[in-house]
Amino acid sequence: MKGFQVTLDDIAKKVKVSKVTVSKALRGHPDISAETAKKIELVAQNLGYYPNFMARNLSSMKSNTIGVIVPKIAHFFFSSVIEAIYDAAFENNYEIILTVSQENSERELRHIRSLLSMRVDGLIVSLSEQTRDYSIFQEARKRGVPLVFMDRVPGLDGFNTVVADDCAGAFSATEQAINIGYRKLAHLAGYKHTNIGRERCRGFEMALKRYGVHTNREWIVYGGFGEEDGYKGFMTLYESGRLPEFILAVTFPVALGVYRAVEELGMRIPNDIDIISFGNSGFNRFLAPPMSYVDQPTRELGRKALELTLENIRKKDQFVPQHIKLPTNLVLCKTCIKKGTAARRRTR
Amino acid sequence: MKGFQVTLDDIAKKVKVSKVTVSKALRGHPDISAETAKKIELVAQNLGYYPNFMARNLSSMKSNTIGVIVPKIAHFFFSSVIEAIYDAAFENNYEIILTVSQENSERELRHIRSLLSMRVDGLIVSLSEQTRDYSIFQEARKRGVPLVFMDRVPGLDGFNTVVADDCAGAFSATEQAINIGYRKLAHLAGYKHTNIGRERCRGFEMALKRYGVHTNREWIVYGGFGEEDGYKGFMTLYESGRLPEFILAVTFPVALGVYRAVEELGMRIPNDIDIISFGNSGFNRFLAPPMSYVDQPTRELGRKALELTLENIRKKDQFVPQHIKLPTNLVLCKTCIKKGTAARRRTR
DNA sequence: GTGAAAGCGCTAACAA
DNA sequence: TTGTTAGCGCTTTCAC
Repeated sequence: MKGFQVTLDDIAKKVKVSKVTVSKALRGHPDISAETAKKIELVAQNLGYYPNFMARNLSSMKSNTIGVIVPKIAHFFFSSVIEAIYDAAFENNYEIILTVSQENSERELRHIRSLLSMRVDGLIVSLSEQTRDYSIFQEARKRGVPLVFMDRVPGLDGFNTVVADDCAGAFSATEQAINIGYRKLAHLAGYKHTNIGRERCRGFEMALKRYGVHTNREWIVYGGFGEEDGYKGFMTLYESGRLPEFILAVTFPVALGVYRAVEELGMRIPNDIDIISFGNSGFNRFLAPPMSYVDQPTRELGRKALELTLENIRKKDQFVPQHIKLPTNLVLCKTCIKKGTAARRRTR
Repeated sequence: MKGFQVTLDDIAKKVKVSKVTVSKALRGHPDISAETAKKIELVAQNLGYYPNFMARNLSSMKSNTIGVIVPKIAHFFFSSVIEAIYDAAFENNYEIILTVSQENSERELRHIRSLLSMRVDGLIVSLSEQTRDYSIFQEARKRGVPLVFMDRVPGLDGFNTVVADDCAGAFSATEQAINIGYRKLAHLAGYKHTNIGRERCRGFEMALKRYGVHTNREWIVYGGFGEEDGYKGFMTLYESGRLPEFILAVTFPVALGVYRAVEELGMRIPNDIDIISFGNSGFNRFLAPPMSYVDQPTRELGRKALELTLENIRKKDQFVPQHIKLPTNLVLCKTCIKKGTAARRRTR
């Protein structure tokens, strides 16, 4: 094992300088003369030297590494955000250590402990659905680890957050539905204990109030954020016997669940029931019909979260929590662009 | 900075033992009496002690960490594989350090260097499209770092590989097309310099040969693995004036590109042109029509790759390269289940 | 411009 | 059962 590792000393001996000189030369420290540096680099190359990050980090007390925890990877939203985080980190010469909670708060906790143990320079967190206990984050703060919450943020003061403007996005989608004449609006609202569920629901309700549209308590259906939840949610609406004209789906998977349920019931979108989804997936244009959606700035979320973390690392002492809210954008495709025929029939 | 870190020594002083005792106790070493251990754990907890992995790893010469490099994240195939790798690593108490090449070989190289510098205990690699120079992998081997290639593997001897049975999968899809009566078969084949492109094409050609079906050189269209490539590929076929009856798409995105092109041309799947895709996306059932596909064992690929890496780490000395080929599975939905009407017309 | 000394926090080997 | 001694490979003073 020992023989395999080329160390600074090995190079030092070969060039006949001290290992300090080698260390400096390899990091481009201005102390070292161009000549010596050149010689050292050559030898390092020949020997196949790779700096040992663990040793480097241990002695310099920083890791050049940012820890990330997200609830899921194999989902369009998160994989897209993650990719943006990686790209931004790459540009800034930082390494990412990504972990996945699988929406499980215990697993989340364990991962965060690991990341702290790895002495990451900063932390980007998107909470699991389950998370209720935030003490680990207080702990991280106490230890001086810059922390940025992204998308799934806690209702806590004093932490950085980067989110999309969920409320405004839901508002504009709902507004669109009202503008084209719908008056019976439902919302498959996901979990109300998460910020995204709450905010989107708030946007939905704000629009109703703003336009004086009355809604039915039963038309706000809570559940989860997955396809199955969308399916069940629609079935609940259907079985209640009072179908709305329009549904705002809290996530794209939820909307897919609605598509599935609608198809099974032999109904048609947008004629029998119209819909807009919060978020999309790149596949949207292949849906029948392609769905209108609130576009989430996934890449910007990732990039901003990383940049904010970096900024915090650099100015650790003068920390002031920032709350970044990125705009969403309503994209109209083939749903909710004119009032459905069945709806027309019904409301007449 | 210094004050924030709780070290073994801090605990040792408080409990009035040596730091070695603390170290052992915290790692559950049998040397230490239950009583002392209990005391130590309590104090560690109170002080908010987090082991410093960098220090631990440096002195133990292992990192409990596996480096992974993939070409992409925001793709169904890879995000699904990655998630499986994470799950398997979690179960085995390993950390994953994931990096993304974005299909760029320079970036790939830089990441691998980083991972080696981090002294990962093992490496899982899925090559970028561009990669032609494999010397870094020879280098890794020389340094004794267990290495497993996954899905995108090099044509190199002496390395572990974990792949899906691309050839057999393509064969069975093609066979299906032949069985239901098609004789004009095309293949949008992706890059021929990658193993997956080559193997899938080989399966396609094997089936043709086996059933004595003659194909047209122009009906094997090379390109890339993305949606745009599928779109262009189909347009190429279309413009040639000799449309096939059936297309085997080398990836799901390529198939989507075909769907798009077909729709734009006002044609219909499966009547005017039939198709099977290699791989799917969980979204397939929402396509119009839902596409038949060769199911790739994404989760098994990830899991196997991790397990093989672990096995290699454990038995480093007795290394024998393994080549694992996981079975694929043809899933029939609404395409290529009976001969299309237009096709029938044409071949009569 | 270069290097000696000290130490980062931890673990492994060996003594007591 | 516990502790002593020596590093792991690197960086950071601070002298020369």
